[in-house]
Amino acid sequence: MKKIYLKDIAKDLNVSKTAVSLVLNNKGNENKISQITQKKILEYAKKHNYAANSLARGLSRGKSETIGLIIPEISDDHYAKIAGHIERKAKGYGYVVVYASSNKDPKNETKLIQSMLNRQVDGLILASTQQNSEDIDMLLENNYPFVLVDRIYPEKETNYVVVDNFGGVQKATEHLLNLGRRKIGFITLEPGLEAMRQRLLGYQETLKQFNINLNNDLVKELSNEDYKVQIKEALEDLVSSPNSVDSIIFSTHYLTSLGLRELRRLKIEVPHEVAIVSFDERGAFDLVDPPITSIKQPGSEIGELSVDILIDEIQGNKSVVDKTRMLEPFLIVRKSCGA
Amino acid sequence: MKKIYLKDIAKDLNVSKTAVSLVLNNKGNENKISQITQKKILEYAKKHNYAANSLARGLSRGKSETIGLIIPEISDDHYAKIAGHIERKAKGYGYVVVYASSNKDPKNETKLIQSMLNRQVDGLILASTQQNSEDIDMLLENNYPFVLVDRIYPEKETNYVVVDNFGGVQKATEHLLNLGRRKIGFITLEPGLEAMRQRLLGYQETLKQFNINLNNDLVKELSNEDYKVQIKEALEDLVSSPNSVDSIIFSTHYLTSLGLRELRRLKIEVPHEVAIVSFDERGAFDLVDPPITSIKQPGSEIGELSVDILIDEIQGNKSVVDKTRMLEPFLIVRKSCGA
DNA sequence: AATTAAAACTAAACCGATTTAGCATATAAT
DNA sequence: ATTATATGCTAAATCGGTTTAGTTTTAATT
Repeated sequence: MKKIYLKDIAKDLNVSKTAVSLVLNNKGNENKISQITQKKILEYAKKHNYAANSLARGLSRGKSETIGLIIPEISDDHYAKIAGHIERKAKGYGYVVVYASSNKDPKNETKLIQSMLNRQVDGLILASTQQNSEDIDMLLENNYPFVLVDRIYPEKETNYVVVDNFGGVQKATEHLLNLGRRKIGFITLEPGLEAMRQRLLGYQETLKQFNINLNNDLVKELSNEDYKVQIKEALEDLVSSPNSVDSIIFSTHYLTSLGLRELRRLKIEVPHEVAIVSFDERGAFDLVDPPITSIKQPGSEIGELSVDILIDEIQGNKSVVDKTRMLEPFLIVRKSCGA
Repeated sequence: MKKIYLKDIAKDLNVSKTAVSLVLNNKGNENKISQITQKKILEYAKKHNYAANSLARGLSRGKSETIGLIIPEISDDHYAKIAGHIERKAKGYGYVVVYASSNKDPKNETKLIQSMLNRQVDGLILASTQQNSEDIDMLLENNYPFVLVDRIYPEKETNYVVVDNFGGVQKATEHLLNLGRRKIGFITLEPGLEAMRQRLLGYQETLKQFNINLNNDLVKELSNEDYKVQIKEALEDLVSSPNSVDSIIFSTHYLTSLGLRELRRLKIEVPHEVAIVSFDERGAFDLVDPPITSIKQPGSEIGELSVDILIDEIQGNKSVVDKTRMLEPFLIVRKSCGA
């Protein structure tokens, strides 16, 4: 069970380290190592369970076969799902993934990016806080392989995989409108993220298309830090006059959960008095009372595509043509919207 | 923005690489590098944003400041939560974490452990499939730092952090019994995991304590591969005569979700006809209809303790005394048990 | 037999750090 | 003045691989 090194193999077989290295990296043929020697080396390596020290290999090759994943929070359903698909896909390419949570703090993000770079990850998948222009610029300048996931810096040319947030909310809004709801509230987070901007826009534009006057009192933008508290006030305000909404769209799954709890506390009947739709789905939303109509994001596609793009970028294959992808989320109709 | 290396600093400041390395690793004083030189080096490094290549450092020091996390599936609520706490805690110690999902397959697990070892992770946190005695033995023999999380190999002496599965189910069972339920079904997974064994035992022993005859027909052990299908049959069997249970304990959160869906399809009223309790909690269980009484596991403690233990093990501090911990889960009473 | 080409292999540099062992120089002690 | 001790620093080995630029051996060609 003692660890075995390249030089051990070389010594024991009376060949050079070079030969062993070449053969074990499948470069035996192109370097004219005889079949006999190759076989000898391969068998010995297998028998002794040799595996290269990947720090050494990485140092010498200048790559680590590792990709870095920076997300707001791994324990969030949405990112956990994506992380799962990323890992699975990455493993298929022979990469492992290092993850780190930024907790939505740009300073953390900067640190994490630095840390990942020092650790020589070959590329990054970032659900950026979107307040780190400088980091992104730095990555771009250095031609560092990376993909934004769930995020976009509209003014920059980067690879990204996002969902159509505008279109998603549009579907939700249209759905409510078609069900006859006219006073639709919108609870979201402050527009630090382009995703949030798009969701709000989707709501507003759809209302306009239906010739409904926008009423800013129906839109509640909560702060990232304090949304758990603010949502209470926001809801109280929405459900009582003069607003008295007949429906609410929540722009994230956790706002939906919090909101529903609050609506119950306020004894508001869902969907009878207020219909609700959630942007983004959570595991048990079909079991909730009432089952929650949601815009579901294609988590597996998001994860897998981002890895495909990143690996292509790292290996310079240029086989993935389109490195800016917008995926369509879809509406899952359940009871909470009153359908 | 060009990368800067140790030798660059050395050259530019006219000192040796040794001096630079020592100073930057806070070993300047003990190696009698003059304050002047130290200051010079530190300032230069800071100014040029130097950070060591951690592959090189790792290779030379024989450690990577990385810990490996192997779990069944990162996108599972339970493990995602633990993973979050592990990462946060590890970051505090200066470690990053590499995760990989075994999908409950021992062969995968073996491969992943190997891969992690080759990548020179300094230690492992394993939610093992528990069918890998050999891997565990190998780790033990090599004195490799690792902690089992949520798992235990009863016959082996390892570090571990688990919850009291027996006690948890005991609480659930007692609760149902105290509410007057007498025909309690138990839906669980095949006993590959000690956790599952303990949960079943907790159920059985509690019934015994209450002088209730055990009826094996009320216990459904589903296979890890096919539980999604099997649970349907299991439930149909439990709710119809001759069994006609008045309550069911589900031994994992996803069995609970699946089970509840099935109970609805069967038009069984919960908790009126059948009360249910879930071992393990899921994000929206309080919102479900009916809100689900659950045994909640202390995810943050599990994650944090396992890191504390692992780091202690890696660094050989011997400051964490007890490296085998059993944490108490607690009952959250909601409507689904009929309370 | 001499030359050339191809086949098989290897020494040594390199990746970017850490660390051991030891060399000057300055200061203090005899 | 000589020796011992401290101070300040560095050359070179090392970690475990990869890779470049050869070298040696064998076979083929003239």
